[in-house]
Amino acid sequence: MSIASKYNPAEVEDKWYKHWMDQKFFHAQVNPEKEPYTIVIPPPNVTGVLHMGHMLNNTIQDVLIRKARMEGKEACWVPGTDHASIATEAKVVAMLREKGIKKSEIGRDEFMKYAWEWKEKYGGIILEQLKKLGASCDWDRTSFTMDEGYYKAVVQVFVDLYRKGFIYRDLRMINWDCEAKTALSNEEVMYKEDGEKSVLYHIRYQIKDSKEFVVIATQRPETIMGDTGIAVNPKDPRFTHLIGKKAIVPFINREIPIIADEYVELDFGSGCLKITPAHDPNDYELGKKHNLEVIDTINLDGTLNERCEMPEYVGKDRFIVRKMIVKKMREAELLVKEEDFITKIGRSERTNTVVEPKLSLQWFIKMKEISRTALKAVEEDEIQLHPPKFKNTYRHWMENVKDWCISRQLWWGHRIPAWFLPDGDFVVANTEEEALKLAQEKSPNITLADLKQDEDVLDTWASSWLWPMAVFNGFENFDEKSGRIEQPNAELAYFYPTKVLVTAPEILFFWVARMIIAGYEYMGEMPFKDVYLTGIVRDKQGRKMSKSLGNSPDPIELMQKYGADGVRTGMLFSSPAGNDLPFDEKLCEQGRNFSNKIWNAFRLLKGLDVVQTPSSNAEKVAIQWMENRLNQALVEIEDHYGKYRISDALMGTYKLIWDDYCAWFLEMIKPAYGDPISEETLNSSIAIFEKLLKVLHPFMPFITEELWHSMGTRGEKDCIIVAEWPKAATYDKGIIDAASLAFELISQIRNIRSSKGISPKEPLELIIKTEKPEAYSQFQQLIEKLGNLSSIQFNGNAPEMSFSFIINSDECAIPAGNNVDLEKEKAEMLKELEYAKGFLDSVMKKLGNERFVNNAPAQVLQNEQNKKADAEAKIKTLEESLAKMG
RNA sequence: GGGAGUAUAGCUCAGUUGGUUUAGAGCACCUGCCUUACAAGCAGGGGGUCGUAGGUUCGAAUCCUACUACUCCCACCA
Repeated sequence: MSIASKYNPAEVEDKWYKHWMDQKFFHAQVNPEKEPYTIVIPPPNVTGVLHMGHMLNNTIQDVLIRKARMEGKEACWVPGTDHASIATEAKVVAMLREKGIKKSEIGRDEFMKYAWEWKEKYGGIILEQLKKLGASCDWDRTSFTMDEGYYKAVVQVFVDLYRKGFIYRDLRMINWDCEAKTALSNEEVMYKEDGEKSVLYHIRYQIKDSKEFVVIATQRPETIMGDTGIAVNPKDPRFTHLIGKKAIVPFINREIPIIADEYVELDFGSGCLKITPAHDPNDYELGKKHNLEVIDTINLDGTLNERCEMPEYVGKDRFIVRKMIVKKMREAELLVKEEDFITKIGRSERTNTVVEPKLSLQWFIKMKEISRTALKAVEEDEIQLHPPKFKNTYRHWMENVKDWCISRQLWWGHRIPAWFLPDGDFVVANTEEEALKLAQEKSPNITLADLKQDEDVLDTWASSWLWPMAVFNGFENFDEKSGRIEQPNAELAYFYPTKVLVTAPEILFFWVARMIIAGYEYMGEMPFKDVYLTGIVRDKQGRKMSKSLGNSPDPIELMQKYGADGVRTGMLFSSPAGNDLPFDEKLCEQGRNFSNKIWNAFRLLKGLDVVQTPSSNAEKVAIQWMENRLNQALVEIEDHYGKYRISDALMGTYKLIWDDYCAWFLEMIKPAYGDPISEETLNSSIAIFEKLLKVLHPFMPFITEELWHSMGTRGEKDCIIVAEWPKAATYDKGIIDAASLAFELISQIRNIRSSKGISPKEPLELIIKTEKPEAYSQFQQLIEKLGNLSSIQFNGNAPEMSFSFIINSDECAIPAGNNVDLEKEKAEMLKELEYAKGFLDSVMKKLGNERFVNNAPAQVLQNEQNKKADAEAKIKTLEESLAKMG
């Protein structure tokens, strides 16, 4: 038989993925006999393409879900996508623009047709890419946040929250995107890290009925026409005499009061602050406090309107007006100073335009009360965050939670279920018919034609916060009276709460916290037990991977190059929960090398000739050790999984296979070249190998499935993906320790060979001076085999010319024969002697300390005394040998 | 400005309630090997005064204090 010496993933991956799909192994259903294990995917945006962040995130989910499936749980991983209202709308608008179509010209219904078309075309790309990764999602359950039932659920929740009094409409200072013409949540406003260059203009305002001026400093001179006050600090002696007087706004000659407020900093700018309540959140608050007029001079598209009282500026963009007015001021000698200034300007995450603070009527959710249970749940560890450091962040946010602006001036999304009556009043209802009924209660003659539905849609997160319930159609049983899902349908009752949510810490508040809030509000129960927060995938230089930097590798290409298994393990090798992952292709290479290692272990097992004999004693010991070692490793690996230490679980598996199985075990049982292997030994070795494949399967699903089937003939349903997870049995620590001692000894022998230039092929003798020869007896034959020893002699006399070393306080010697270089030997021994003396010194210092001797526990003391004895013995032999050498 | 976190080998990280050698792993590095499972490999090796300064203790990477550096989150000065 000839098997390629290199594993070729391309040949097997698609084959097995298709097989798993055909056999419906990913599909989960209500099954009272089994414990459910549910994960809902963080739904990627329909605009997205697979990036490295998704790779990391979904690999972790797949590892967890595959392990659960093998453990006999009903493993359900629900995939889906998020409609991502602003991101998608921006893409569709851009696409239409290329076709020469303007959104405003085609109207809402027509636009939505294009948007849906766009979603159908591109929305599924990312899910298809996840299949290449091996993601074992239940594709029959693929959900979308604007599916019919989901849409209905979002509306129901809006109506319910309105009825419960959690939703209100208010005039607020919000972040306005002048390009997308929509409000943005605080979370959608980005700030450049180092700020942006700006100019602080110092402008003179004349005091009314006086020759005096005040100088105010502003970055936004174009807003002065909206000024309705000037504030100074009451403690500022420069200005106390002005408080209560009036100042005059340049050009438009409006008289505005000078007021005193602690808010004004004494040492910033000129110490004098102009108040423009319509165009700055702080000014708005100040204005409210001091009852100042609000004059909104900027249109929704960022141009100035007639309220600015300067006809030449009307209809011009705010930044153009800034330039114009600065010039005008300069000419009028009103500009005292222009100061360069670094400021953090907010920009829209989606359109990158400078965000305009704007007063606007928006819908809000009151957050304080509704989030109380959600705060407590994490606080008291009912829901656990991994790593736990995020608990603090969570608490801090939840305790200071602000009301949530949920309306967006967009079309793509869930339209707000509020209908306006001609008189400006409104009703909130699930459907138009219901709305009409409610409206008629207010005004009996009203008809459907009189009602006008709110044009706005909801913030994306106001739909995705229902995800863990909505993907199981949970809201079909929504009870309007109690405002809860009182009688969950069978699916929701079974799969909810989900087990773990795997997501990025950036959306802890956007999404995770809000899902927890919604879960308790509508199910009265947490949406998930654990939250695993991944890190950010960065490049080697520590930069975040981003499209604009072009530093993100294409995951699909990576998988073609290293195999999906290689990339999966590459992602996981060094990414503990919550830590950023500095990505390096080398990691994938390591993953690929690992697959190749396993492939070759299989080649060895498959390539051996078999003879019908029982195992030799040495082979029996090897098998016994490997089985015990496997059980020990299973306990360790299970512990890592339990703590969501996925990297550690992988490393444990990696070392178990590479070091213990391949490097030690296979070398132990491998027959001499050309010799056959005992059938019994081979069968045991294969049985162990298959167990190892199972343990590895969650990490490397493809190669393990391929090898599972290559080991022998298996039916199409006998797949490793559904094989039983090996349970850890108790293990005998004695044989593991005996093996460790043997390995240490073998390493020392190899070390001697390597440093003395003795070929591995030359058999050597070994003499061990020990009080406990039985410690070596179990592994004696294996030590001889792996160390290539002709004999091991206990407590015999070593010739003078020997290489010696110490194992476990036992002195070992290898007769040097003619392999000796006296000078070199002497130098090495001197070095060793020095080290031993230094070591003894440190031990003696400890033992000479009376307080240590009196206070340390007996065990610790005994240890130190043993160390002393060892060191002394070593020094003695070294000195003797050196004396003999002259 | 408020809050949180981190600092251990070249890199990424372990180090469980202070106590088994003068601190471990993977990768990287160096040396020697094309030893018929695997050069995508084998064998061996070097490398850290555990961020700095104090303190507690018989004993500190581990506990305490201060400092320094970096990271993240929140708020944000016109």
